[in-house]
Amino acid sequence: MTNDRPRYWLMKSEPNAFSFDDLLAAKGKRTCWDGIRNYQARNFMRDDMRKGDRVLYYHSNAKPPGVVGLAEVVKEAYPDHTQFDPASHYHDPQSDPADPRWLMVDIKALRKLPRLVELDELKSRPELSEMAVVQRGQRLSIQPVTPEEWAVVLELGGLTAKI
DNA sequence: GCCAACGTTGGC
DNA sequence: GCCAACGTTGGC
Repeated sequence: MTNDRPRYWLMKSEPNAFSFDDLLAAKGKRTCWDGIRNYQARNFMRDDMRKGDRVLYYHSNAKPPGVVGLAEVVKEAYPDHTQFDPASHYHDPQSDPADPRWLMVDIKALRKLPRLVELDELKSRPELSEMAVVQRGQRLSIQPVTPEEWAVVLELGGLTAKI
């Protein structure tokens, strides 16, 4: 059977909130990806993200913004606990505990790229012109990536071996 | 810090 | 169901 769901992703994080180095320093080099409050991003996690999928870890609101490392999905979508925590910035009083509105996945760091692939560099590559992250006004924090795009970004990042 | 682009909300 | 107002994202 064909199965054309995406297997590669780009996930944005602001490095002053949670950087790739923070992920590397985390216990087991893994973390839960809480705080996603966008339906399209949630649906990607719920419907398409599977264990073993690979992730480009992108630093947004950074100087410069760009892809800094690689990660993998280690736990598939499950309820994001922060939506029920009144003290959390991500609290959502409208979410029903019996039917949680917001989900998260767990990801684990694979490795840092030998060199940062800056947004400007992504934009300069014709092969990457369809990537969501280079589109003007694209704010989606979880985006599918094609195998071809994945390979190009890794090469730009200084990795020769296939990951 | 600015602001364009976008998603969400809520009045009607 | 339209759409103006609002809040957020994220590059610059």
